[in-house]
Amino acid sequence: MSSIARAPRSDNRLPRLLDEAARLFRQKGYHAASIRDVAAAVGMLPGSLYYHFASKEDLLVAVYEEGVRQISDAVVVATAGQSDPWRRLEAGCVAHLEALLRLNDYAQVVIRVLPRDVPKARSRLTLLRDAYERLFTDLIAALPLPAGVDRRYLRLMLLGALNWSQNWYHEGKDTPKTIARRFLKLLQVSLRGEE
Amino acid sequence: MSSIARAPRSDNRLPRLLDEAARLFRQKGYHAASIRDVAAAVGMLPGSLYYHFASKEDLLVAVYEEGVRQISDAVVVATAGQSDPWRRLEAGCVAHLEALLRLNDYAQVVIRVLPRDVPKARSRLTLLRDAYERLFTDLIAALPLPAGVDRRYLRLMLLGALNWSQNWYHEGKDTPKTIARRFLKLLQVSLRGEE
DNA sequence: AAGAAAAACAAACGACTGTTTGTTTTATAC
DNA sequence: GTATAAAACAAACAGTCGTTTGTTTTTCTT
Repeated sequence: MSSIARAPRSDNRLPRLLDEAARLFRQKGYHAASIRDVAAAVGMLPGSLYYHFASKEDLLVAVYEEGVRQISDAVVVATAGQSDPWRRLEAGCVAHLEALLRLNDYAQVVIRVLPRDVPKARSRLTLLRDAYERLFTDLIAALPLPAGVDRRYLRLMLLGALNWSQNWYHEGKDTPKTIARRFLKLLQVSLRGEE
Repeated sequence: MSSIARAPRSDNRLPRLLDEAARLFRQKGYHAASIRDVAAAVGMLPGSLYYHFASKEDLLVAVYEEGVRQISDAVVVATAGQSDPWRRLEAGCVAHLEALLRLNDYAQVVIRVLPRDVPKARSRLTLLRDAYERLFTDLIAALPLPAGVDRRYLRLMLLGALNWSQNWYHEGKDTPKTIARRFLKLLQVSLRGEE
């Protein structure tokens, strides 16, 4: 008895479904990308999608989960190559930004679709974001900093500046790597005092 | 002849219409707030709204325009009271953040509704945003800074960090004033070097 | 080859969307 | 007081939305 479950079929279209959902959520935003858009992109009927996901919100959460996984991996891999705390943070920021601005639909959805815009999934999305940000909490915790520096605000400022770049970045100008380094430089030097 | 036009009536509901639109766009976002929501909040029928605006996008643009006007005024007034460049920038950031996080539906819409989410109005919204940001370009241009500091990136970093705060701020904890000051402090001191 | 589960189809449901049209009310100006 | 323009009503249009239901096809397992 029992073993009613069976392995997924080899022609499973779920991966492509997620890919197209990520692409469309990134391109149009959550509300503007419809179930019908996603289904058409995969080449299936709108209703068929509900075999894989119970609701549109659940589909978004699945994309989010994959996005957090991918961007986390990118940051972990990038920082693993460095030992100096500042260089580790730099590598993490560069990886974060490259995923965010260029190469990753899933990661871009994580930053572009704001939890408050999807009330029914808000708490789940926020949890996923927070889990990711903890990587940066750790990177910043390892920094040798002058006494009195609030590490929480350092994280909020740095990640806020990086994430907001989705709103002004245009391919072709400065690279993500350059941007991340410029931001970090602004924090490292003192802007006050010497003219 | 000619003078076919006449002054608006004194019981004009257009101001309230804009107020409710701002409130709902801020609360639910652009896509989730429907024409019917706005009309119901004002106490008129959905179709009546089209006497005042040709489209939903036009309504958003009107709210945006008022938002930029109000937040610009707040920043101008706040900075006018200061003469030292750094204090002027600080006052501007505090005013920006207070409008953004607490007291102004219109201003919150300007930051919360992203131009890329409303393709048909995108260029107009971006123009309005850019006009506002120029205030900060000026404030930063007046700063005495070490040679080699990129003022454009300073603006992008600072405004990015401030704007993103809409995503993590919760009433009751730190005040907007505190947040703005902490961010500026992080830029003013050197985080590298002295332990 | 036969049975079972996975996956998709086909077709609709009801609700909601932004918007248009023709008409009516209402304040204002002469 | 009467013409006029401002403003809103009333009612619908055509389309889209997320979703459900019942059925069929397809692959895997034995």
